[in-house]
Amino acid sequence: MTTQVKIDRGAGIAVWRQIAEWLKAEIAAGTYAEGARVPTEADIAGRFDVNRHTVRRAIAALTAEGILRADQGRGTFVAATAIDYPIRSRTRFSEIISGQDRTPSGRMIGSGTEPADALLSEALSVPLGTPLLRIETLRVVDGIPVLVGTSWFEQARFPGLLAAYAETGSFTKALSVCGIDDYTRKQSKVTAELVDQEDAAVLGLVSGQPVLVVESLNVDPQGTATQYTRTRMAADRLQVVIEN
Amino acid sequence: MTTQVKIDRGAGIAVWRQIAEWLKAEIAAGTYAEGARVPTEADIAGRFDVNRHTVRRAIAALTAEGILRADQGRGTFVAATAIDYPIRSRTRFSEIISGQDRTPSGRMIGSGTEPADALLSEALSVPLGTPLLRIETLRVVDGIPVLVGTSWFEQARFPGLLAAYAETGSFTKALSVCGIDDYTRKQSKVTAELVDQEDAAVLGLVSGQPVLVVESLNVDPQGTATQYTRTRMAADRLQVVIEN
DNA sequence: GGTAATTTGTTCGTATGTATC
DNA sequence: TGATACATACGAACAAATTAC
Repeated sequence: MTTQVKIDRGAGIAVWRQIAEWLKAEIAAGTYAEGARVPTEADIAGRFDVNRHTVRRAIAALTAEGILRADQGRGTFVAATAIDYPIRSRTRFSEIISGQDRTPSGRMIGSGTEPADALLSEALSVPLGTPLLRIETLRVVDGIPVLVGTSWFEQARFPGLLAAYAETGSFTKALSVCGIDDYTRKQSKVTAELVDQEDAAVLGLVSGQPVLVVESLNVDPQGTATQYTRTRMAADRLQVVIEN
Repeated sequence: MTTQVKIDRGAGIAVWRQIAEWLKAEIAAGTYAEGARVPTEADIAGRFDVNRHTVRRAIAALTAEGILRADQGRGTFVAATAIDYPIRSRTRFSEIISGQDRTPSGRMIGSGTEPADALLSEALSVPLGTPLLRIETLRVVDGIPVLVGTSWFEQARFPGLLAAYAETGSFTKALSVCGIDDYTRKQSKVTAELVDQEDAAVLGLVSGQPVLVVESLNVDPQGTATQYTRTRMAADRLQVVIEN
């Protein structure tokens, strides 16, 4: 059942808006799936017997809303919707993504050692200046980079962690090697920033785009702080979900 | 005890970085409190016998970190830290802010009626096109605007709501007038966007700044959806906190 | 209410140290 | 070793915004 739609001229609603609403409804109804190409501007213009400029205005409005994405020379596509990233006590990237029928992957893009500054020493409950292991990770969903994370660990407490993480690509497994069989997320703080140059390059964003910044603290079953992470997420590809 | 600090030239650490670290430590130690003015560029330059440019670079680094804020003609100040905005099952703006020894206030900045679109009809479990009451709110902390929210309610279900909200400035009280004695937050989705022109004007932000966008659904004690809200928060003034 | 002083912002130029090929 | 590029540091002058008198 395709809805029969006619353009209502002189009804107080601009023609471009009526076309935009129609397209939006079609997408919501599933006629055009995520990533699918919508009809060309000329097609739509012919279907409603309006000028192509009118259709362009409608598409521009939906593009501004983030519903469509127009690629010159290729066509107009239904924009990918942001992937839900629920934050709960047990938050595991790969489980979350797999659970949404997508393919997670990731790799280490850097590591190093640095002394704990004021923020990190308080979060991890270690003295100021304690040597910390820093691991930088890139997480990818269906081949598209979605977030970069920087994690800090007390170096002396986890001797084999870096090697284990480099090999497995999983904090869960790497911590298990170090004798931490489980961990939970104690607190997360979410804020928004403009992407910096380095993250923009890694995530394939242009500068000036917003990123969601999540700073989180993980604790072991005894309640001892083990891992502090600062995650930068491409805001148009991931959204944080809080369930109550 | 003021730490005796000397600049170490040729030690592999840039002078500007040493000055930045010193300033950061002073702030962490409480020498300069939140909102307080730090010494002028000229003062610091004289104290360490370096060029003013070198001090400016240090200050620029801390500004980028969000630790300092420089106002032309006034001075350089320790930046206000973002207010925590914990999202729990029972989330009430005024209680949250009062609990942090700050003064909340707010006012209605607009209202209207509109038919439910696809998103709203699903969220509020009403048929497409159902008339919805829309209320726009500005929330202020200590005199500084921090967020704007747009809330939607099923109009037929809450006849006196708009008048009651306009009078009390509180959804809790207004809903109580309509027979809803309590409500809880079922789900929140957090993403980041660039502020639009309208919100920028209301929040006193310049365009291009990021905002945290929280879309949340409130339900009554029976579990029926009552209120859908889209909140835009100034990212440098509020941060969402998730406790597990 | 006008003016001077104060403070940050901007733009020149110059010199030096450091990393890379 | 040389050539090159880049970051660091200093100096002088002026513009713009704010505050104090």
